Amino acid sequence: MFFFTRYPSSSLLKAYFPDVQFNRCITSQMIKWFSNFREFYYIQMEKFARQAISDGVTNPKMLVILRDSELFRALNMHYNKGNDFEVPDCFLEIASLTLQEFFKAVSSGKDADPSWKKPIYKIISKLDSDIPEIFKSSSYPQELFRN
DNA sequence: TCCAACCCTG
DNA sequence: CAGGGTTGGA
Repeated sequence: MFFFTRYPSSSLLKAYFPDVQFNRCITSQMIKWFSNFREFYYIQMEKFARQAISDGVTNPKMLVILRDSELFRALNMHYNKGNDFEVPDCFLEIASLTLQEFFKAVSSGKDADPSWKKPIYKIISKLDSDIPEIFKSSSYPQELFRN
């Protein structure tokens, strides 16, 4: 689900998990999961962006995440260990864009500002996609999340 | 006062 | 991921 939505609202979560008996705890826990997911995501992005810079990359446009990318493997390993489903192209596009944003920010020295990541978070938070209905029709039970 | 989001840690 | 602490907005 994270491949489609990075910032799901509690109402969206409830809509996609009709079999879950939501209460304050369960809801905040799911919200917390996505918060953790985002942290991992952004940490990887920053890591690879800095690596690209040290590797001498100068054009952000060169930073496109493909299915055979190192970064893709890291992300897929984290969110889709068992390759339970195919990662959507929309995610690759947003991930690439995120990487480019980090690249531009770091290479222009904006990372000196304590809150330099905020602008990036704001951009990415507006790029959530709709989640396919299939996920709602219990085709994928609890595979959306795993422990 | 509540809570999503963030930061830091284990 | 889970915990615990902080924060800004409703």
